[in-house]
Amino acid sequence: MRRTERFLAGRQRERFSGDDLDHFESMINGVKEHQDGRFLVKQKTWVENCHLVIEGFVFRTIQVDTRRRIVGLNVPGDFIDLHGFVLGQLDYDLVAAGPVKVGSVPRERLAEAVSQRPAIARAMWLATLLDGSIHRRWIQILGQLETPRRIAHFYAELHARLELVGRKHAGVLRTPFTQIDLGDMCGVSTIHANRAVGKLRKLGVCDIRRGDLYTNDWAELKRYACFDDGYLHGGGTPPPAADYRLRA
Amino acid sequence: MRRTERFLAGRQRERFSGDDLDHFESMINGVKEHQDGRFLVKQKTWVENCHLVIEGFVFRTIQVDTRRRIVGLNVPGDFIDLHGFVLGQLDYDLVAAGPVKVGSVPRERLAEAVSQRPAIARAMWLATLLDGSIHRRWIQILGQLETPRRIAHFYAELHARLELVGRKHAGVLRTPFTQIDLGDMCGVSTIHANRAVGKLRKLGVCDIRRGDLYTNDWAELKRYACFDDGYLHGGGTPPPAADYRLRA
DNA sequence: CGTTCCCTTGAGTAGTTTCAATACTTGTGG
DNA sequence: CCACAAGTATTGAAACTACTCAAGGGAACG
Repeated sequence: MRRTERFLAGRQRERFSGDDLDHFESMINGVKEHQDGRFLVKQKTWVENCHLVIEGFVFRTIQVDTRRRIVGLNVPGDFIDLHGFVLGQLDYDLVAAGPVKVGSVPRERLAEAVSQRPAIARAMWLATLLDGSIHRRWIQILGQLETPRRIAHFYAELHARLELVGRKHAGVLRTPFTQIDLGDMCGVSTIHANRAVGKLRKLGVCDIRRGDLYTNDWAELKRYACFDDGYLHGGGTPPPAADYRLRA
Repeated sequence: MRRTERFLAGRQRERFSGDDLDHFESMINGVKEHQDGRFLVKQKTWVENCHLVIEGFVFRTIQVDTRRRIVGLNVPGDFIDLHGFVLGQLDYDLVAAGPVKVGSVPRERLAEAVSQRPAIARAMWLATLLDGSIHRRWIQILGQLETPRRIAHFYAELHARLELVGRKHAGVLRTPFTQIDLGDMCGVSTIHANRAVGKLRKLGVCDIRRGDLYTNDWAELKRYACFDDGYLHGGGTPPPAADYRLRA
C-alpha cells in the first residue's frame, strides 16, 4: 500500500493523474514511528520538513501556562504542517495521539512539486482549506452545543473523516483518547468531560470507554450531535466543470 | 488609493513585484457597497466571483435553526471567499457588519492569475493560511478564556489586524458591532455579553459603547486578554531565504 | 414623537468548575 | 502470580459562570 494512499481520499483525489500520484509518493523521503505524547513539531520553529500522517492520530495543540488546548486533530492522509511550508513556522504544536506513523517530505521537494505540478499545488492548497473548514465547524460547535453533544460531534466527525479515507467502523471506533484529551478538545474540564461521557451513556447515544466509542446506531449519534458532513467537502461535491487549477 | 492596497499589508506584501501589484489591481472588475446585515455570499452556492474587503467589516456566520454563530471576521485587505474558489462553495455565509465596500474578482481572472503568476498564487494560499491561523486562535480562546477576556481578545486582535493594514487606533476603536454580535462571536448569550462588557468597564480595562471601544492603554488590554500577536504572522517573521514559491 | 432596535438590570435555573476523595486499568518488578 | 505504582475514570459537594425569562431604559431613525 502506498504511503500517500489516503491523501485527499474521498475528496477530489481522483483528480490526480497516475503520474502525479507516482510523483507524490516519491516525495516521501522517510517514514517514522512515534510513541504517544511525542512532540512531532514544536510551534515557532522553522519547518524544514512537512509531514503526512500514515497511521494513527495527531493533535494540534496550543499550550498557555499549564493549560493545553487541542485545536485540531489529524487522521491518516492528512498533512499536519503545511502552514509551516508557506509561513515558515507553525502557530501550534503537533503531538502524537497514541502511536503514530508519519511520512516526511523535505521542503525543497515540496517547493519543487508545487512549482512544477499544478495538480499537486492545487491539492496542497485544498488540503489546507479543508483544515480551515473543520476549524470553522469546531468554532461553531464550541459556541453552540453543550458538552455531551460536542463530544458526540467530535466522534461523528472522526467517523466521517475515517470513512473518507477508506475506514469503515461499524459497532466500535477505537481511539487512544483519554477523557483529559476530550476535555482539552471541548474546552471543558476533565471532570466535566467525564460527566458528559456518562450522560451520553445514560442517554443511550453511545458508550465511550477509554477512548473507544461503542454504538449500534451512528445515524442516531450524528443526529444527536447535530452533525452535517457538508463541511468536510467529501466526494459528492466537486464544483462544476469550470477550470480552477493553479495552472492551465 | 489602490483598491488592493491593503491585501496582505504587513504580511509579506513586500514580496510582490510592482508588476504583480499592478496585475492584482487589474483583477478587480467592480466595487460594490453594501448595507449592514446584507448577505454577500450564501453558503452552499457556487462561487463565481471572489471578494476583497476594501472598506468596512464582514462576518463569516453559520446559522443553525434560529441561532447564528459568527465564526470569523474580515477586515479591509481580506479576501472573504477564497475557499469557494478552490472548493466551489462555502461552508459559511458572509454578512456585512456595518456598511462595507467590496471588490469583485471573477473566478476566471483569478484562475488565470494563479496559474501564471507564482507570487499571486502563493499569496492566495498564504491568505487562506492566515485565516486558518486566526481560526485556531479563536478555538483556543473559546475554550480557555472567560467571556470578558474573550471580548477583550477579540478587540485586541482587531486592533492588531487593522494596524497591519495601516490603521492605527489610539484612544478609540470604532466598530458597528452590537452586543448581539459580540455574543454570537464569543459563543455566549447576548445578555451575558452585556454583563461581560459591564465587567470590562468596571475593571477599567476598556469601555465598550455601541461597538466602539475606548481605552487609553492598549498594552494593558492586550495583557488582560492574554493576546499574543504571533499567530497573525505580521511583518517581523518572514521565513528564511529558502524558496517556497509555487513556481520557480 | 413615537417606533424600533439596542442596552441594561433582576431573579431563578442550568451548566460548569474546583477541590477532594475513591475506584479502576495497565504495566512493572518481585 | 501477586503487589505496587502511575495514570485514568468516577463520584460528591460547594462555588461560580452562564442561560433563560422578564421587564424597563436609551439612543437612533423616520
